[in-house]
Amino acid sequence: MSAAFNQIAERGFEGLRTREVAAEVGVNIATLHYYFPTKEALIRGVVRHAMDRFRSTLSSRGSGPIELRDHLRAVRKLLREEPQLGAVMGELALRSARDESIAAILNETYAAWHKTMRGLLRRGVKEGRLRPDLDSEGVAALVVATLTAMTLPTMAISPQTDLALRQLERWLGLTPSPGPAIRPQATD
Amino acid sequence: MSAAFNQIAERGFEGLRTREVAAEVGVNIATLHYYFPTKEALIRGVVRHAMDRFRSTLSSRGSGPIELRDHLRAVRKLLREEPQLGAVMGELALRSARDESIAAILNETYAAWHKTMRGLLRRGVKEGRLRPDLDSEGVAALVVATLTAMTLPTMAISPQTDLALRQLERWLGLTPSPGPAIRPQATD
Amino acid sequence: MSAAFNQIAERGFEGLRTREVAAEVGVNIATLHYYFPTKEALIRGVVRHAMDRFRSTLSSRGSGPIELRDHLRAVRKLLREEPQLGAVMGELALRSARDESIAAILNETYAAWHKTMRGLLRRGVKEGRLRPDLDSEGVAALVVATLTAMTLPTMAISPQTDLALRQLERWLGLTPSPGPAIRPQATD
Amino acid sequence: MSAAFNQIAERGFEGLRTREVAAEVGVNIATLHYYFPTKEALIRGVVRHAMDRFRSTLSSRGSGPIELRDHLRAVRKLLREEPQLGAVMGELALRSARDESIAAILNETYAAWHKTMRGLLRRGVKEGRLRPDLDSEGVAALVVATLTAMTLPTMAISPQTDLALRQLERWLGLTPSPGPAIRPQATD
DNA sequence: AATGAATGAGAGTTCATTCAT
DNA sequence: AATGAATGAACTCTCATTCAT
Repeated sequence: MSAAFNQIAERGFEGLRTREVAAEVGVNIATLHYYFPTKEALIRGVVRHAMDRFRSTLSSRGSGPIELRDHLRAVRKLLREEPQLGAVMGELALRSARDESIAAILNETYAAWHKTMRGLLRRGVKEGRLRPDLDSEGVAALVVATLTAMTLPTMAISPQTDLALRQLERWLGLTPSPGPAIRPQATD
Repeated sequence: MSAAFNQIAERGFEGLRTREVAAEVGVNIATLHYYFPTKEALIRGVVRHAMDRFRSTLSSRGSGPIELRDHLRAVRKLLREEPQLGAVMGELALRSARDESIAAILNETYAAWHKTMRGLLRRGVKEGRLRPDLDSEGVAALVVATLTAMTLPTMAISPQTDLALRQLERWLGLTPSPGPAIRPQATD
Repeated sequence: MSAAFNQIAERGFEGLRTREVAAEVGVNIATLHYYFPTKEALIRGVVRHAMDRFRSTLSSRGSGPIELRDHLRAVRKLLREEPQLGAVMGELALRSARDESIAAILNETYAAWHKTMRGLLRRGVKEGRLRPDLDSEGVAALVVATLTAMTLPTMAISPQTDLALRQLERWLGLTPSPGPAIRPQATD
Repeated sequence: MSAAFNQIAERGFEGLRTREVAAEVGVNIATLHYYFPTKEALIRGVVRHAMDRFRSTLSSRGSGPIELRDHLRAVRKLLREEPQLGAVMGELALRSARDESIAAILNETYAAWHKTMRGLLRRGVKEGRLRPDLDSEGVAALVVATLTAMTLPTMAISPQTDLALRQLERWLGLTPSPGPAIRPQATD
């Protein structure tokens, strides 16, 4: 499964070859088919694998707005250091248009992400570290969308990606530096 | 080229079959090869086709901040009404990781987009319709990233996508409704 | 026809492409088909072309044994300087196994060659320049066979080919140098 | 390999079709590709096969000049009874002009043949069964050339081929009939 | 649980030939 | 007399899958 994951990350679904996967693991193709009767089954396995890996990063454990900033940075870091995960997420996103089961899983994942995000934002508001009039629903959607874009190879590498994230942080009033968290936004 | 475009939109690069393309146009495969000696050549043609179609939408012709809002909405509308374009853009984004020539074209397109965006923002600031301290560079990056995310099927359909866009408009002070353009942001 | 001849010499029948032939001449394929309705027709043209070129070399015009030696050397020279002719002859020889019309023409050519050869030998014997007991029939066959072998690329280049020819000359008593025509063989 | 050999013998390289080969063996084309990943690989296999078959005939094991005569006849017999071998050798000879690897193998084979021949001749001279002044180098070259010519279909069938061989034997003093081995040559 | 061998369905590509002009 | 465009048939090669062991 992990080998298939790597293959997809490297060559896309388009270039996924069961033989290659088997070879990478060092077993015969027939053996691979013994465990994954069909290529589809293997792919489903990969999807689970990828989702687990992705979600585990999303489950933050800090508290409050600092945690929110950390979350943004953690995702950014993850995608930068492990571009494979982003690549596979991108592949899945595209494939979801043709494969309902993937679409379902992906939507679920995004919904969970959105919810986590919204929770973080609400807590930030409640604890007074974020502007009280912040629409946690809308902001969560924007953040998720921005982070999702980074999944794509073109964006992942682009230097402007960091600018976009920084802007998000600024608007949220998360900029680390001087002054209270909210001020920067006020004069922005 | 247009037929190939549709095929890619529908089935992805993974499912692009020259025979299907030829059939859709109603010609023999050999005829297709007469015009596009190789599948690669056909793909390059599709890329050009897609880019032309995409860029033509990005070149706004209004003026000032209203134009900016229009731009956001135009892109949103385009991607909603013509999901094929988004799908192909997504496919290209993924493929760009493995195909330098596509990566080059895509980067160029994104750079142009970013520049257009930044221009719109600067004009808005200069004409006083946007906050003077707005970092046009960062905001442009954020907007492009957000719109790019909508390219992906999952996002394209999601209802939260609109929330994200609305939030962007709110932060930019573009919300149509009551009050001056800048106010909403202040009380947001 | 000449272009096709060159193509066959260069790439063999296996690599003969009507498009290439047309391209070499600088006309459209359709034009080629206008003159040679089918590839077979073109090939038949090439066969004629090759045979004419080959026979013209075989028709000796000297007299007696000196002429015989000259003939051997002329053929050797021809095949060395124009390997294309040899190559095509070889291709035809092979194809003759599958193409009766080529077989017929080739056999005719070889028969003519054999006859010419035999005539030269007989004259040489009659004029006392060749051993009286020489079997012109057998020797002619041997000479033709030897020369034919040179048609093949491997042989054409090989340095041993010249040794073979020299040996023939020696046995025939044709060695240029001093002494009567017959002696060399005796002391060989 | 043997099936491919037959196909080449029958239809030439020009007519070698992997599907036909597979069909002749009674397996699927994919199975053929399992053993010979590419057509080129199959051809290389055929070359080896043909060479083995050819060389095994050339390695004589008798002794002296009788063996020489036997060798000539053995080759003649082989080519007459198994025209396929000759046909393939001819095809290889032609292809060698375009395929260095084949050229190398073929040259090697011919060199070995020449060497064998020369050895036979020298032994014959040493044992007094061949004229002492015989140029084993040149004669070997001539014999190989003559036998090579027989490889070609046209020659293989021609009745004159036997005349050529007989003439060779006569000049060598190998004619079976009456008198000492050398005499015939003396009065020839 | 594992494998070498085999396979069917199809992929992209090639090529001699034809057709309309 | 000449051509661009079109085509059918065929070719090599690929790949997920299956089978016998």
